[in-house]
Amino acid sequence: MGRILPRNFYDRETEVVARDLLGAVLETATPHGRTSGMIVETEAYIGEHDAACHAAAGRTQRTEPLYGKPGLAYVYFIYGVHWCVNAVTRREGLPSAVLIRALEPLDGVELMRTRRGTRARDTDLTNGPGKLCAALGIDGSMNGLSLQHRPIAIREGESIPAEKIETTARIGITRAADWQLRYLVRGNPWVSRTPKALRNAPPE
DNA sequence: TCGAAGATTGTCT
DNA sequence: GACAATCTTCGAG
Repeated sequence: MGRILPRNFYDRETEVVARDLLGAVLETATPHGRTSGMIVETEAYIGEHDAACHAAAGRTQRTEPLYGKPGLAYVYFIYGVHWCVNAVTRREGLPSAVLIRALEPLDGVELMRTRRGTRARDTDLTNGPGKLCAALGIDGSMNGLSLQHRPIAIREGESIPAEKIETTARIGITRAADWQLRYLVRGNPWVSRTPKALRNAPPE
């Protein structure tokens, strides 16, 4: 098992952290057991000037973790149904975070299947932010926790070569939708499917 | 295989 | 009261 990523890993530009998190291993340990997966897709959300970032609404009770120290977990509830997990970063004074969008399952696949429902196919277990939270048992109780120890942590994993990393526009947002801040491992079967809306995204 | 629409609740205007 | 960093189901092609 790789070492747990140190706090200063997160204390860099958010885009760099988002790219470097590809290949790292997210793991959770609850009374039900241990589950882990390799991160294959991320998105960067950068400060109050980023209209798609929750911090654009300013410092509120909800966004409080974004203003905390790098290396914290920011977990929020969306659409009345799903949880999504972020790693808080720091780009000099900006409330920023990296959304974990997809994982390739490693340990505890059976437990993931139990939590997700037995009908889910292997590749449907963790290929989306809401899905991976369900599979790993992540919910609001983990909001604001450190990513350096149980019940939730991120470890050093594979190093992904630059030519395998693809950059696209972010998904599922309406504001600043053309910013190229989504990072994914090209060709990995667990990456969430790209909506058609991305087709007219400007290359730069 | 693809596109459209509903679910459901916390948060902010 | 509107809307959201999503997922699932359902119907058409």
